[in-house]
Amino acid sequence: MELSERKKKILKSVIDSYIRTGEPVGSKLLTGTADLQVSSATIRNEMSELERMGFLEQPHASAGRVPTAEGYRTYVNGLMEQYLLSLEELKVLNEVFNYKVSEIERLMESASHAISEMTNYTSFSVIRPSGRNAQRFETLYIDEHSFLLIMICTDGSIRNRHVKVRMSVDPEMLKTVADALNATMSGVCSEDVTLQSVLEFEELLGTHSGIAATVLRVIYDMLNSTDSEKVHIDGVTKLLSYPEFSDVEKAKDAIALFEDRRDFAQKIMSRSNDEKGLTVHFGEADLPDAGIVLQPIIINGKTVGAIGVMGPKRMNYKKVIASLQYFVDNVGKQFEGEIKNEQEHGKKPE
Amino acid sequence: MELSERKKKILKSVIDSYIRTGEPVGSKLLTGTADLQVSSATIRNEMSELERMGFLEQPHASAGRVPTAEGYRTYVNGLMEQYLLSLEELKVLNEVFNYKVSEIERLMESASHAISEMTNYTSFSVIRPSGRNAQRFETLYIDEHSFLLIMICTDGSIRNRHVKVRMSVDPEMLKTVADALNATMSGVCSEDVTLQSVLEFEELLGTHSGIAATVLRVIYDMLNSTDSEKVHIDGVTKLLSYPEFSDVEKAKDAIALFEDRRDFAQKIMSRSNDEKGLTVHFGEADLPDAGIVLQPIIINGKTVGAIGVMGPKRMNYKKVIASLQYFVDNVGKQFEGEIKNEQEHGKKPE
DNA sequence: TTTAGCACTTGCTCTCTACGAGTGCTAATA
DNA sequence: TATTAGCACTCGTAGAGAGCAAGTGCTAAA
Repeated sequence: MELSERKKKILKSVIDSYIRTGEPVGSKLLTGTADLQVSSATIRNEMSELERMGFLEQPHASAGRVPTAEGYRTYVNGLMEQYLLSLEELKVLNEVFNYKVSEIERLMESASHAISEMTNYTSFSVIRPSGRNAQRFETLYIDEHSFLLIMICTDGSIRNRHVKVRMSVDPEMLKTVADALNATMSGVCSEDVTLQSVLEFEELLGTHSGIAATVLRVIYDMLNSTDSEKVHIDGVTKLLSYPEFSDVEKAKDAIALFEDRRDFAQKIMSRSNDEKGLTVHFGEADLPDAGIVLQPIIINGKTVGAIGVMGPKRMNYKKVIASLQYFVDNVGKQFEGEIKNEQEHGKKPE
Repeated sequence: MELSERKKKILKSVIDSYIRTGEPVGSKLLTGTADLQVSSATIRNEMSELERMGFLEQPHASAGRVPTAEGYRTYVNGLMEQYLLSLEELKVLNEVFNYKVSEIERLMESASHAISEMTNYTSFSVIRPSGRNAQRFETLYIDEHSFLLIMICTDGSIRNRHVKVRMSVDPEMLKTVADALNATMSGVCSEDVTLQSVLEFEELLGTHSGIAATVLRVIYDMLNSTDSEKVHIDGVTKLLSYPEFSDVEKAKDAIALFEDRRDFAQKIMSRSNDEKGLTVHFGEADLPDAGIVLQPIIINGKTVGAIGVMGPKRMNYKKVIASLQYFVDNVGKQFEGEIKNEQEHGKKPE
């Protein structure tokens, strides 16, 4: 069922207008618009057909039309024109990159903040947790009663804890601890820790075995510390400015999505994992009036996280998509083959 | 202006009832209550006087009475009876402690979650950032192209970054780097880094000076990384269930408080720093309908953070205060002189 | 195929009324 | 003198009805 040019024009106009005003769009309103040189009656007929085809719907009999999810989808997939970020907007987005932050986490947080401000919707970023198998352990002497226990994981990520103990420690003893750990615990994940490995570890410590329990406890904690998804959310209250959420119940539903961050992250990641590019979701997740634009962040072929925007279903997709795309393009440039641009990074701190 | 026993009783009954129902309390409603063996007319007279004294007010002429901030204050400061946590509730709170987490941060997060669930209000925890003067630096070899750069701060806190470089590194070279850093950068905070120290540092690196820029950049980042307050917030949506926030604008104001976490943390800490114990705030911070109960967490004499509850001004202070107090008492037991209970900690991971 | 015209539907806003809750005051009572 | 019953009064709320505006679908003419 291909749409005629005129139907496309009308659908686009309806959605553009609805996005702008939030009011159902009537036939009369469109007569003035754009290059539609037909009367309201004609438009009415077309709209009625668009309704029959599932692109539009009426909130009630005597109201104008409102896009359906299907309508939005076709709009996003081709009807809408491209949004050109203004110089102002580019400046804001570039600032995120200029203030060179080394970690992608921070970078995404700033971007998310900037995008939320720019678009006036809620924006979020999620960083996927990395695996948690210990590969190697190191210890570092801090002072007589404390040391740093460092765990290097198989995926290259690093975790550490500052361990405080009553007995006194010294660098040499700590070396023994690290060696013993590496001999017995390397490669384990939380479930792999067996009684045997524990006993072996204690044995290897020899005279220092008094510290074993504390160390084991810390390691257990580190392995288990569900190095959870890192979630940042920006501009939640912005949602509440839109009439879609002016009912507290609706507002509650929307905000509840962000309430449990871990849960939210998992939802987001499960939608991002298989995707290579930007996706748009209309009225999902018990939020019939919300839309979500989701952009996975892929670095060196791995999906490391996602950044996205949530707004009313009638949000300004053009602008949101343009912003997210601009961000992800540049994040790619900055992080792909991270090691290469050491020189560039190497500016003096001012 | 001392309150007569009967006035106290009436004030208490009014507030109890208002907290329970959220409805303005009329004189008739109280006749049945408690040990008030007087007619509604008498109560009416008393209430009218309580209003004149500033403890009660009327939303409008023909409505019942509602407590003022002053009314709540006297209520909290003595009128209300103590709340006894139920076995159920104690169990929930104890679970927080039983699942021994080493870091206070996590502990407070769990507690905040538990308290939010128990009370059905929003609960939050804030951990104060620690100072950020570098005291000592360490490096740790990870692999040929990366190492861990560790910064030990004057207050004993530790920060580190995983640094990736293009050139190849080895443990010995990293030792040189650490030594050079310690010689030139020890004791600095972000503003202290001078051109001179940078030059000195580069000189000390000798043949390895190629790495200087990267290292400096990371250190600059670490020093500046506003190791911000760690904020956890739980149950924001719960607020929206109360009629006080059924208006979206009010809801927005309430939620906005939590929007900028750093800002929120600072507000909270500025209210907690000088306090030794629990404080209650009624209708502050542009939130005329909200109440906040704040409990600073003090360990070894230092205010390390705070935990609190925000609810409608007519929240169940008894219960909230009891829960917070129970938590803080036990946190004290667990963390005061942390090092002492090494044995106790030393249970085997199961 | 398009358009003008018109009857019809529906939600919204305004006004009016009735009602109920609660008060303050007055006069009677213990 | 403190308390109470009684009553007029105030005010907010809920509901009914009227009028209005927006927008539709249908019909008949261009």
